[in-house]
Amino acid sequence: MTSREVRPTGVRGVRGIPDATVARLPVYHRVLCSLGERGVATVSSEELAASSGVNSAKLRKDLSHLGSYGTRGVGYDVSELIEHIGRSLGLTQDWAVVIVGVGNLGHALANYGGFRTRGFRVVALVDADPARFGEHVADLDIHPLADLERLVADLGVSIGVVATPASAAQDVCDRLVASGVTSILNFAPLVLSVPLGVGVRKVDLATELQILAFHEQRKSDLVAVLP
Amino acid sequence: MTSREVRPTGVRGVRGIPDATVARLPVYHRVLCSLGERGVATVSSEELAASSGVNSAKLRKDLSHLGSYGTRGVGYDVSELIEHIGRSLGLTQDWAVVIVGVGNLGHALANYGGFRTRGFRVVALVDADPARFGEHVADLDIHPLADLERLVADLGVSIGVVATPASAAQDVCDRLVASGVTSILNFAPLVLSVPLGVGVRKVDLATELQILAFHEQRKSDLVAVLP
DNA sequence: AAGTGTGAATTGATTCACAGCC
DNA sequence: GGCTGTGAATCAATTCACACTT
Repeated sequence: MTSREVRPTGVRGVRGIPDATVARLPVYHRVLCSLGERGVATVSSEELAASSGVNSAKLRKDLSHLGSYGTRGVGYDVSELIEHIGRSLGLTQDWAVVIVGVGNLGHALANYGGFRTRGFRVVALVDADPARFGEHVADLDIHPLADLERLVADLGVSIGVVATPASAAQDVCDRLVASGVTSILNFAPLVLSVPLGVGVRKVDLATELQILAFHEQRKSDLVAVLP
Repeated sequence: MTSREVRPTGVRGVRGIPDATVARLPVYHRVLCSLGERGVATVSSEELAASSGVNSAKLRKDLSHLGSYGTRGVGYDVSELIEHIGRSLGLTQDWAVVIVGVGNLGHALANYGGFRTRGFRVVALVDADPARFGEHVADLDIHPLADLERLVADLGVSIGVVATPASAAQDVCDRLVASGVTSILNFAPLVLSVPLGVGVRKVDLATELQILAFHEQRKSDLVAVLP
């Protein structure tokens, strides 16, 4: 799963939104945007919940943490709710992102359109392989690893994406942190250690498949046990 | 986060391993493998926990769900534990995987080495774009979408990876399910609906960044509030 | 009549703390 | 003496169910 263990025990920040809720807000936001594009003006908790893959009680409880933005008997105003969730998530700002490691995955990330439309701007690509310097990916040059600190400072990077092999990841992470980056998205298959106050999330493709395989296996076990 | 809502309420399968534990087992497994490669023969819960990014009480509780494989006063035998966790996760079998959608991301997934070494074998690539048929990626031909059902049946596919644009994802998912696939890893940014009994996990890159951004924002809020 | 917002109840996960074993 | 395994205690998340609003 994705790494948490980041917050000093039990503190529930200024705005007091539980972790589990924060993790679902982006989903609601996306569903709402797509409703908005289709011209839908209001939506009930039942409908929004169904499209988001949760039950309506959970949705209402989640939204209640942001404040009271629905109308009883009617539902939620789509664009108003997009606005509120977007603000809570910090989507109004634009976040500068650096991607370190431009292999297959880094390449895919650099080209991924979903970032740009959501307030994230990939401002630099960095790779250790000298053969790739100057190469052009997604309208960006690939810079040598040695430039990392300068790029972070000059471009005001606040989020670093680690898409290197496992062997390089901790070093890259340390350098990102030393340059002042305090949020890291890690695709390398190891647990990064970072000082307190730095946020890390991990996306691990093999892990996801293993979790699926576990449940898949459990299904066959069950069948094997039946009369 | 990743989609759950998959299990009929509260049922904790035959072997009774909690979800939260299952999600961490792959991490322990990976750390153990890397210890094993470095020749380490035994490890304490404290050490293993530290490398896995959890505390030792959680690790011991997690492992206790698999049975009692440690030695008091000593620790865990690395290779024995690898074996037991591997078996619990179904890593001893080999799982045939089809990847649908060979864009940047599908490409990266097809080439991702982490799968092969962990019991997953990518056996087919499928894409809707006729321009790509016959193209060769990671030692595999790209097949037309029309072949999907046949490929699943012929190659004994049990896990489908959806790496298509959102617009195509639900259709692809329906066809995977109709062909008998019961585990799906979804990279498309929407919630797939599937019949009961089909497992879905979602990896959403933009969502991960948004969660990071939320916490990042909260940090600045805090600073702004100080005297 | 329809549907939100929320206390109270429940279920699940984490942490504590220590008895038991090597 | 050191370290596992686990009940008991705590903390977090989910669900229930209904008062309240439009």
